[in-house]
Amino acid sequence: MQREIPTVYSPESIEPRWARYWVEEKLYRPSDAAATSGSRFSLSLPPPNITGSLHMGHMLEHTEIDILMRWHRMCGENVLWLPGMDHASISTQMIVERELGREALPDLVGPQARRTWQREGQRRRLEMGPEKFLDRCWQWKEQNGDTIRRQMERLGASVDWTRARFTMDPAYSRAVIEVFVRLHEEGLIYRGQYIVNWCPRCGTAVSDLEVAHEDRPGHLWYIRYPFEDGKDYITVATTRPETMLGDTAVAVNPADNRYREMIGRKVVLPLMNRAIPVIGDEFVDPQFGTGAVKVTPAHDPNDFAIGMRHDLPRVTVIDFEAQMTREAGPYAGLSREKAREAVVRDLSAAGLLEKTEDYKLSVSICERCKTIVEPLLSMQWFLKMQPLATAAIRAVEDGRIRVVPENSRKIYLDWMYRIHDWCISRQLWWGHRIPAWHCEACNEIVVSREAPKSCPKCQGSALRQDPDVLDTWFSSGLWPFATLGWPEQTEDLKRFYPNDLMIMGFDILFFWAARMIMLGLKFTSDVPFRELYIHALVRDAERQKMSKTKGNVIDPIEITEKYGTDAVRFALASSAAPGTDIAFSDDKVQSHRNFANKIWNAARFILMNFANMTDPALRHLAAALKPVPIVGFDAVPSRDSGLGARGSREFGNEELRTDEPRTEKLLVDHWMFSRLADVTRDMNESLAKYHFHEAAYTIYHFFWHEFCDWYLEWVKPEITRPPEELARRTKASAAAINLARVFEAALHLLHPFMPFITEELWHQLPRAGDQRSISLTGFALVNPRAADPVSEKQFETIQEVIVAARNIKAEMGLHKEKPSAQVASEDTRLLELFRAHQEPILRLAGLEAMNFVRGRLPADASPMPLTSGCDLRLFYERAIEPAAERARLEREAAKLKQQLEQAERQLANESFRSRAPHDVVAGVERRRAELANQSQRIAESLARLGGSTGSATQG
RNA sequence: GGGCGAUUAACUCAGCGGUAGAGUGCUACCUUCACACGGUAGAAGUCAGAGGUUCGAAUCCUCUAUCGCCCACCA
Repeated sequence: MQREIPTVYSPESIEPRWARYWVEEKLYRPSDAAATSGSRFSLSLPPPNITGSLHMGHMLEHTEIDILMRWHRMCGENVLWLPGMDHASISTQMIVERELGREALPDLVGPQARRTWQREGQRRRLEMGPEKFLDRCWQWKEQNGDTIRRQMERLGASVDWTRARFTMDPAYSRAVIEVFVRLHEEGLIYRGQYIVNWCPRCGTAVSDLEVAHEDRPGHLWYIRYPFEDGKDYITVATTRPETMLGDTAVAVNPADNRYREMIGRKVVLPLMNRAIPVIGDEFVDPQFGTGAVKVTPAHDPNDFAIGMRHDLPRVTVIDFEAQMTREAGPYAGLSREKAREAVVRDLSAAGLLEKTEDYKLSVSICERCKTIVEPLLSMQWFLKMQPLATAAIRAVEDGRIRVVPENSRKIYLDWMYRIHDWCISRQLWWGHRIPAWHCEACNEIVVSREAPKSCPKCQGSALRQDPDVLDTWFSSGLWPFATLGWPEQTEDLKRFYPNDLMIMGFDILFFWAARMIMLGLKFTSDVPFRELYIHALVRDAERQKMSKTKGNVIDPIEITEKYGTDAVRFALASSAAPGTDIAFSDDKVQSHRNFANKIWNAARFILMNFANMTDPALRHLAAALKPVPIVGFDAVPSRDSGLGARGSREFGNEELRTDEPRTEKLLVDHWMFSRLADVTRDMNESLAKYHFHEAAYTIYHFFWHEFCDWYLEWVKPEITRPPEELARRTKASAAAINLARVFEAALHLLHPFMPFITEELWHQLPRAGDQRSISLTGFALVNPRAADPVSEKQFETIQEVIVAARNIKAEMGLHKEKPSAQVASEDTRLLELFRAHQEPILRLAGLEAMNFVRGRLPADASPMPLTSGCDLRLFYERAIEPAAERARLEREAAKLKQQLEQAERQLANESFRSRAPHDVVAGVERRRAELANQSQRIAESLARLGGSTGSATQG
């Protein structure tokens, strides 16, 4: 009559079903404003880019967030986890271009294909024009956004889909424009011609953060610039000789005696035959190169600054395609690389190349396409950072925003102190258009929320909107408040802002966190989030970064389909120690798949026995198993006991169900409930510190090695009795009730980590409640303060006897055979404890019988002394090899001796006694006493064994 | 040029002042009516090296070595 449940857990048979269910039931919408007075917990998902599908980094991030969200929800808080996606301006534009290229040239293969598609796609984009191209981008967004959404659903993210946002939603875009206009009105946004990082391949300016640096071997060329009078020359050193074509000065340090006299004189720029001045500027380092530097204001940020100070002309010799301009004279039209070769060749021919040295230089490359970035003079929009950064620094310094781990906080602050203005315009099409209009008649620029009808200056009606779009991070910087309806003062904004927590990877700390903090403080007068947790990176088994080119990418969906979402989540969580990157591997997931299987089978065992409950004789038992209405998140009374930094409630803070019929508890139940309390408390503490690995390990160990290995085994005979017997025996029915409670509690503790299997099993428990999901039930099972150290100690004593007996058995070579045991102790209460639990001890240790001796064992016995103060001895019909017996005792004695000596050494040390804390000294004293006692008894045992032929056994 | 992290059992990693831990792997035994994706027992570590602080150091400090990361407008 047992229910059919497969022995091997197959996650694929339940996970997709629950994933759908959670979304369709809209389970994770926070309850209505009217219904809640208690605390809330809000977090906005870092919006994935619509450029691709989710990778393991996302899965780690979503898993960590989901664990915390489910946990807070089960603590009775009103939780909002708001999802969404980012339009990812430049990334998306590039991908859509590549798609266009792929369509045009479908037959290409190999590593070159990507680059060719990109080039072709870019050409086709320009050909088709903005309107058609943006249509393609929107199509891409629809498709990919949907993929990402399905993936998140499959991974069990408990987000509120009804509040999903996209950074280019109309309402969101209005917020972006609002922010731009206000910043402009305040003079924080300005437009100007400055040196920017220009990617010639992407055809746009990029910010400092989007530029990567790479050390590459290069050269330092020493070039002679002859003075006008032809009598002398000055030698400059450069790594970029082609830029000399745009030089407008040579600079030396005014304090440098070698050159002081030359300041004010003019040299002739070689190849160009242009006279340029020698100037003095503090910036020049006399130690470097020759101490004289060529100045190219149009192509180097430092030179630009020097040029500003000395009012030098700016000669642009390299254009936006990285080709030489007309200003480059004979070199016009050459690429920058070809121009370099030609310039070096010509200088050499002219005898002006003094020497060439090998030199390791740091090259700036475009983060996205790896093209060498060209510092170019260009008209762009900038955001002044200083005023915004000041507030953002203060918020972190005074703790209004807590950054975890501490290390990230320092890095954030360092960066903030040295912040530069932010170039926010991009020469791209996909993104938020800059709300500025240029008057074609008078060149006036109008920044406005709406397209102006006419030019306010000349009344002209020919106005053209600025073609540029905003850096994608400008809009994502508004994420925590723009998603809640800002600038309207919406109900959501009032209820869920500031967010309680933000979680992201280190790689976007500056890109995103810093900008959110600055813009949040600026526009809401409040921090965007109270805490910022920086998670680790997921690497492959060899600790390599996962990347497509290396081919070591693990796809979350693939591995999820192979082992189950729960297993992958648990594997990630159990490796997620703050500040440490995760080496992720199949093996790790496999071992947690095994854990899921263990849970499944424990449940299978329990549920098979609960199938009995349909028997009319057991109706009272079934009734007792039905949970009392579990406290849902709407109904939890507010409570001020603290969890973590902000005093939210604790998981499992409710009293043990007191309104149910009292059930008798065995020692094992007391032990189990006490452990449950310990575990609950430990998990609360770990999760409050973002120690996911600790919390995961705690519940893993509890479930497997305490609940399954000991508790379940211990109560097995009680709960597997036939119904009629179960009905008669109160002890058995109490065991069943207690087991059901512990199991349900364990499911709750596991749920944030393994939402699918726990949801499934929870629904299979006999129950009357109408709760729709375990995740919506408060945790009303265990009080973490209900620990019971006395019961724990007693149970541990019994465990010690059982383990020791198994150990001796194994060493005696007795496997299926059942020896008998003798336990001797002076402590009658100890013997009483064992006698009272004789049945499970014999069963779990695999013993035939047991007898108890008060005092010492007879002289011919050589027992095993245990820490709890008793001597254990096993005997079996055939003789035990005395040599083996002695070996074991001697080994034990040696170990004890070593430990004892250490304790004695410590206690003999006068300064230890006087300086160490009292409890530590007392602890060591206690330990020494125990060790001495045990050593003594072991010595006696050895003495009884006598010489090597001594017989210590009896039939 | 600055800054940071890592080095602990064969492998992957926890622990970060008070008796060295886990998972995987390994050895022996067990197909006992939840689970062999299992059970029981076990072997396995000068906690990179050298100094120092401390009653006490894997844990704190200094240096060294090896590996890795981030930031940086030194031509």
